Amino acid sequence: MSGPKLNTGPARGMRDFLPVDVRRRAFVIDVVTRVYQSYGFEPLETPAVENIETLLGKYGEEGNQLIYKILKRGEHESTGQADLALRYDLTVPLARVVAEHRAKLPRLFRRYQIQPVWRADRPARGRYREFYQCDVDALGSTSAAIEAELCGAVSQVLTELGFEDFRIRLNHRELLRAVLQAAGVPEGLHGEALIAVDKLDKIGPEGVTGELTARGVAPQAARALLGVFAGGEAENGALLSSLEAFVTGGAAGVAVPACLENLREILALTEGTPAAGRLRVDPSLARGLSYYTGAIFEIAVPDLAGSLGGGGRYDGLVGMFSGEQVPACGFSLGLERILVVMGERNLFPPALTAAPADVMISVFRPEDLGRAMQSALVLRQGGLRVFVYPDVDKMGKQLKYASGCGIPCVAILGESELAAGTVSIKALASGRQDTVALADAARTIQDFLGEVRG
RNA sequence: GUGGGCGUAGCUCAAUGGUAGAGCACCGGCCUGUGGCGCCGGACGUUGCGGGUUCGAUCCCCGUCGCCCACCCCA
Repeated sequence: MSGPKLNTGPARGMRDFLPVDVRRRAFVIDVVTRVYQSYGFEPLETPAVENIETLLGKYGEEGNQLIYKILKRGEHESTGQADLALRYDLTVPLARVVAEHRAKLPRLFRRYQIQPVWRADRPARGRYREFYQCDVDALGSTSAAIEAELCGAVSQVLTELGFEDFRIRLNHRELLRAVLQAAGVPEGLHGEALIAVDKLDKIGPEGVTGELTARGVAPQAARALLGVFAGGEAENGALLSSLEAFVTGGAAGVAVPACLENLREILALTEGTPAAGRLRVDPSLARGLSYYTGAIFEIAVPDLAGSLGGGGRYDGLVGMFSGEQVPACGFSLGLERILVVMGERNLFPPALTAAPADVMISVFRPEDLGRAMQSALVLRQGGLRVFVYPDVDKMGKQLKYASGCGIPCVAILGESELAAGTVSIKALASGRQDTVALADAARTIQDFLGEVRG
């Protein structure tokens, strides 16, 4: 038995899910699924592995580097070339599916998808290399009603899970472009400028100015940008008005940019959804994925540095596969981010840590095990979760085992019970014990369970 | 990728330049059909891995791997 000790931990950034973990995950997934379905979203699943060219070039430079690539197999492995990759998110595979199966899908396709994705990122708190995303996406419409319903659906999920303090940060890719342009930041420096501006709450206005000029932004443009982004806690309407003044140069009679109209409409429409009051226009929100074309979102809670989820409109992605432009918008919730915060805030129902079974059957002679299994069947047909103790240990040890795993009742099949066709039911918490006919045992156990659970 | 911290029994952690202990958990007994409490006893480690200094390293030094925190980024 003794050999070299192998590292028994999972690979870096990966996790084993023990029973208590799986129960918690299933609890959250159940809520997410139920809410998404209630908004008319249909289920979809796609393969873990995609052809590598499906994924490359969709996420921006950083995303490209974080894709897990799969080497060619067999004699081609030595070439070091990769032809497959693990999916990096659920959005690009969705776009591929829609491009492939367009004719079979409804014109206004709404789907949800809860599956793992893989990123070769550095693990941290709430960040793993394999993690689950809970995506909802709606294709085929450019209406702001889509954005509003998506915000409503994720808000309802979070509210039902017990979150009361989340905010949805809202911005728009076109607005971002217009602001940078109006500030005089050249197109090529937009990415650099956004990284700097994003640090505003950490390093302050002076720090951002320094960072901007260090990245090549002219001092005048840097000052102009700060004027926009340092707006503080302005209310959504006022913020949009000042942004409008900035991007139009304050000139009267200039047409209101479509992106601002779009944001105003989204804000108005969400007032009739569970997302009411949750949205905050945030001109500094950028988001890393390059496929976004319109509104972008990110969900924030105070006690988590990262986000609980994010999303946005990507009207060009399906067209990258099929050539046919199909407008689309989606939102993604990060399952493990939700679990981390729920764990810290004790938002899980206590019953989730419950025992593996309602009752454990005890016997004391090897020849009685067959009768124990028959009795278990009777109890299972009575709706109970039944665990048959497989060994013939002393009663004390068996009771201790049941007690230790939190199994609330023990059904004792000793010599006298077997002879009489009865079973003794003991409730461990109270110590109460009744001997009843096997046919009545399930009901007795249910009664005992009822007392324990109040 | 940058900076800092930590790797000792199944778990949580002590300790010392002279080859390691406690609590919990586990097993057995007190108690041969009744658990939790108590008492008694038992088993348990190549001190992450490799190398160096040393008469001798778990401790000091170097490397390596793994984990944690901060920055960065995101779900």
